[in-house]
Amino acid sequence: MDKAYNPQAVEEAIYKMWETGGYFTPKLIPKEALPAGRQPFSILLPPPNANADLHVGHAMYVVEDIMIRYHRMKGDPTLWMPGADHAGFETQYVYEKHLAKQGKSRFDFDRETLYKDIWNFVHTNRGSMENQLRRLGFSLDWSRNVFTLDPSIVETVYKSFKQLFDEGLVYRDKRLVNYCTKDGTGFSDLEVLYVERNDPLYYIKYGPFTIATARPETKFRDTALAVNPKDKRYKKYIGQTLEIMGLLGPITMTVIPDPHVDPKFGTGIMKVTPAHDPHDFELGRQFNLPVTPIIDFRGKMDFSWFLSQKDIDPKYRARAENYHGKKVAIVRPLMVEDLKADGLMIKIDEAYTHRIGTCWKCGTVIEPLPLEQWYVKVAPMTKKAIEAINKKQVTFVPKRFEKTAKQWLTNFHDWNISRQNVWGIRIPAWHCALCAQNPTRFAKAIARRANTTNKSNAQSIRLSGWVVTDGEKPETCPTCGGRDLTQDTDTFDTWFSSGQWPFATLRATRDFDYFYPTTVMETGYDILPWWVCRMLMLGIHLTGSVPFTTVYLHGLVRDAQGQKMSKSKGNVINPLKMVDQYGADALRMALVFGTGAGNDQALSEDKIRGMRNFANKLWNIGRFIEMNLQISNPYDQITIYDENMHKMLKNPNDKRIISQTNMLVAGVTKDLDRYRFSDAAQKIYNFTWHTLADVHLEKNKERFKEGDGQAIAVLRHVFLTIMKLLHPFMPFVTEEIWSKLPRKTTDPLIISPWPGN
RNA sequence: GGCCGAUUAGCUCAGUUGGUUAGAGCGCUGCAUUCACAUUGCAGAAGUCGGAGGUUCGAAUCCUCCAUCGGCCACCA
Repeated sequence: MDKAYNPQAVEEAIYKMWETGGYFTPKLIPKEALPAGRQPFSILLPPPNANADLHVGHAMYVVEDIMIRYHRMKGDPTLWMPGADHAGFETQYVYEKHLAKQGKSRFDFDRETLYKDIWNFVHTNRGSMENQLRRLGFSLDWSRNVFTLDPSIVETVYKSFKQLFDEGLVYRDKRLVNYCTKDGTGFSDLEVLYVERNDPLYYIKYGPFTIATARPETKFRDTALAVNPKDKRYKKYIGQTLEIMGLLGPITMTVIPDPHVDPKFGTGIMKVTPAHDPHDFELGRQFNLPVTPIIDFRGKMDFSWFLSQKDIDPKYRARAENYHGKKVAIVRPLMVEDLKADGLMIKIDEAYTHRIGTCWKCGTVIEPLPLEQWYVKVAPMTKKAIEAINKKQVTFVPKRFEKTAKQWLTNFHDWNISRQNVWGIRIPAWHCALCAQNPTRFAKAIARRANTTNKSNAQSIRLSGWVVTDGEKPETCPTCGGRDLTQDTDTFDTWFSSGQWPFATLRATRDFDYFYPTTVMETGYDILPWWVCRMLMLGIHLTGSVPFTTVYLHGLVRDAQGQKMSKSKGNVINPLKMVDQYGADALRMALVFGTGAGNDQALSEDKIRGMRNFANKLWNIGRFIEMNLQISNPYDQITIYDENMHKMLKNPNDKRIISQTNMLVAGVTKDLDRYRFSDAAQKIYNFTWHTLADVHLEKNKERFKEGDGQAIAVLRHVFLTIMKLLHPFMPFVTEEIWSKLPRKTTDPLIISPWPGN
């Protein structure tokens, strides 16, 4: 054995040995044939983006590898399934940047070409992410590798959508969507990132009133004024229709009551713009106000409704033309000047701060815009998910996230699953041109079928000519027989498909019966609402059972000072670079050691170096044993420790270390069963270094040198036991040392039985 | 405004059924180098466990209040 452990020299070969040896693939012994106490154990790797390199956060999946390797050694049929995510919008975003570098944009291509190009782009890059997972030593069953766009996955997603549609849990509605005008797509509520911002609050004269607004540009399409019904100042105006002078001439609008209006804010009067504010939109539905947009999907002001009118005052025409087609941010100051010129600007409060929705990806201000989209009615599903949590069908580690999850599930609004992206699973819904063109005919069809049809048809009729299938294009419209059917151009929110990941993947690999529900879902707490809650609600609803029985959440990996890692700060730790430099085991151990579940952690290179030193310490204990075995006789029976030897031990040092080892085994096993990985790691570390090496080994050196067979046998037994306990944490160095020391079996460490059974 | 977390040695953090002199990693100080390992060993310094009350035979741990710092959520136009 070399003087120092050199991970670079051995890790690749060891991983290859594991992988080609088939050790990652579980043996599906029938459950009734399993030994007592053994049961299937499974984890699905949260699929990383197929197109991107791993970041250090992904290395936290080491927690999963620890559980997987532990259960594999215990003899449970153990599955860790790898996967890759097409990451719809995110990948398209990256690809568009890639196109921009070539001076192109996505609009230079037709849909099919663009999809194919992105497909190729992703598949060129995909292998690197998977190899990085191998570099980290993750014992994933690559024979079951799945991709979110695999036909079998897509098939399940189609079927689920159809089922939800048939059950009336999917519907189409035109309402305000969180729209990014730069990226050209809508988002669900979860994807809007709210940021604190300082904007002027404008006080504008509105007929007899003054209103305060941060968005003066929408005033052209105000359709009402709202006041609190309890506000004595304005109570008398409720129900009145007023003519109000605006920048483009007079507008008439009604004063409506709204208990949400805060009399203390601004002047206590709120202008209502149903087309551009979610709350106003709701008021619009309540009071039958028209939805009249003035901002288009590119974020530009659209005055065509005004300019198309006849006999417009030239002054107003000039104004409208000046604003028309310009971005909101440009028009706002122009308007402010015009308001001042007309004497309508009362005052401007520059110190106004509020929270504004931005695109989580590009930072553009999100515009609420009226758009027809597919929605999932979540209430029936979230209710079941909450019940499952209450009944402890699923438990959380740490426990506090149970409350968080329930809060999320309670507060979910209906979920917009339509995205205006190309890269994704296209929604299997077709629109009938005939039904759309001929509402009368459509209405007759409704009347004719109203009493006789099944639920499914009734639903499709309600959706004015939309036909949903489980993937195939329908030949004719079931309502009117029309043949002019066009598929929705939108794709699913990736979370809609990944929310079905547990049963979609296990069906794809035909493991559903054996491994569903999976045992543990391990991921970062930051995607609890996006992913974990969605999997719970969709999984329970669509399969009748929770998709996993334990949720373990880890925290974010931050830099040495606890700062969030970011490219701009330059404090990003590249996990692969750390693996190159210190070995995968060092990085793995550093991420687990001293880290509480669900808590963010500060990771420093010093810490990784410290764990590299620990690997070297192990190596040298191994080396010491190997050298002493050569002095005595490595194949002498007495050097093979067995349980019966315990009774024969004469030397108190040997007795003590054996007893300490047994306590260690018990402690580590208990910690692992309780998901206390840090505790287990620290126990092994301290025992190895400070009990075994510093004390036992030093005190008994003379005995080893003299070739005391019993002393050496005990030492080796203790050390090999440590190798087993530590293998889930530091698989490479333990496997390598294991291979260097003579032992009873030729099996690799990865499948050697867990001690203490 | 609501919810959740954090506050323990210079730094980063463990400390889950409340129990003897409070722990780790890194850093620091002194000594040691043909001995498995300097990616080392030995010795050591260093904490009134954020503050104030309370419960208890006993509190870093449970309760109340306060302070500071974070995170997440919410339709203040």
